[in-house]
Amino acid sequence: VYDAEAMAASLTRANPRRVLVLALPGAFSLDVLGPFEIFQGASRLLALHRREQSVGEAQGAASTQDELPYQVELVGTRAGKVETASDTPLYANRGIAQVRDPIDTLIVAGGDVARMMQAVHAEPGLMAEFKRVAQAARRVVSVGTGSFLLASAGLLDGKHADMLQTAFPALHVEREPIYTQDGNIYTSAGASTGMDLALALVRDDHGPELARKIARWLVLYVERPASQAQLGAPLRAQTGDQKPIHELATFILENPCENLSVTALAARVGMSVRNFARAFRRDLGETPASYVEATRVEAARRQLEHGSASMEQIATGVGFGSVETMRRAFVRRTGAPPSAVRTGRSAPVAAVSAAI
DNA sequence: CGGTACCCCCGCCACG
DNA sequence: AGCGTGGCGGGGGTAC
Repeated sequence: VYDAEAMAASLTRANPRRVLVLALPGAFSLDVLGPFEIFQGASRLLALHRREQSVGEAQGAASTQDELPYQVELVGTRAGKVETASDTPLYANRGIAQVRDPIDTLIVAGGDVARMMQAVHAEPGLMAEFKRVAQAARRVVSVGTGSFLLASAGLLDGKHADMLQTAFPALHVEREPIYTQDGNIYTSAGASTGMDLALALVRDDHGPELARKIARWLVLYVERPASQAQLGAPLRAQTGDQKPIHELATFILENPCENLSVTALAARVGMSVRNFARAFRRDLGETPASYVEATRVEAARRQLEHGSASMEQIATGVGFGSVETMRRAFVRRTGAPPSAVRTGRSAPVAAVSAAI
C-alpha cells in the first residue's frame, strides 16, 4: 500500500495540482497535518491507480485533468520553523512571500487566533503577500479559525467572494469558545473538520470513490455532511436523498458480521436490488459488495492490531465465511496477508509521512 | 490447487 | 421526449 516510488513519481509528474497549507505561528498542528495527509493520500492512490492502468494498457494513455495528483507543501510566514499551538514545531518549505508559481489550492490552517494575527501584523507586507497568493489560487480554503485570516484580509465578503470556497460553517463559529477553553475538544474537532474539508475537495476534484478510499485508508470512518454543506454546487446536488444509503453505510460499518448481501441490503432500505445497486454506487462511489468487503477487511485489520483473537474468531466476527476467504480479501486489498499485520511487517495504514 | 456453483455488476429495455 | 425505476441476461469473478 505504501509505495515511496509511486509517490515520488507522482510528485515529479508535470503540472500537479499544487496545494499550499499555510501554517502561521500558533496554528493547530492537526489543522495543518489533517488536510496535508488527505491530499498526500490522494496523490498516492492516484499514482497506484495510474500504475495499475498502465500495466494493462500500452503507454500513451491520455492523462486527463481528473487524474492530476497533488503536490502538497507547507508554507509559513517565512521558510523554516513554525511554532504551533501545541509546541510541536513544523517546518515550512518557504514563506508566503516566496510563492510566485501558480497555486491550485491554498489552505489556511486554524489555530490560536491572537497568536496568528499577532504574527501577521508583526511582519509588514505579509498580509498583502497573503492576499496576492490567495487571489491567484484556484480556490482558497480555511480550516477552523483560519477563516479569521481570510476575513481580516477582506477575502470573505469582497467581489472576489465567488472565487473562494471557504469552509465557514456556522456550526464551527459557534464552537469557537470551546476550542479555546477545552484543549481536548478543539484538537479533535479541528483535526476532523480539516480532514473532512480536504476530503470534500478531493471529492470535487476526483470523485467520491477516491475520497472514500482515502477516508478508509486514514481510518476516518464517519463522513460529516456538515463540511459538505458549504462546498461546491456539484457536491450539494448529490446530497439530496442520500440519507437512507448513508445510514445503511454506517450500519454496515457497525455490523460487518450481519448478512450484507446485496439482496439483504436492498431489502433493508426497501429498494429493488437493481435500483439499490445504482443508488449505492451513485452516492458512495463504490459497489455494495466492494464496500462491504473493504469494511470487513478494515475491521479485521483493526482487530489484528489490537487484540489477541484468533484468525478464526476474527474472520467470522467480521463476517467472512472462512479464514481463507478473509486471507484472500486481505491480500487483494492491502497487498499482504493478515498474518503480516501481527508480525508488524505490513504498511502502517494511518502513518504520517509529511516529508516532501 | 482446480472445478463448479454461486453472486455480483452492469448494460439493456420496458414501464409509469 | 425526459426521468426514475425494476426486471432480465450474461459474463466475469469469487467462495466453497
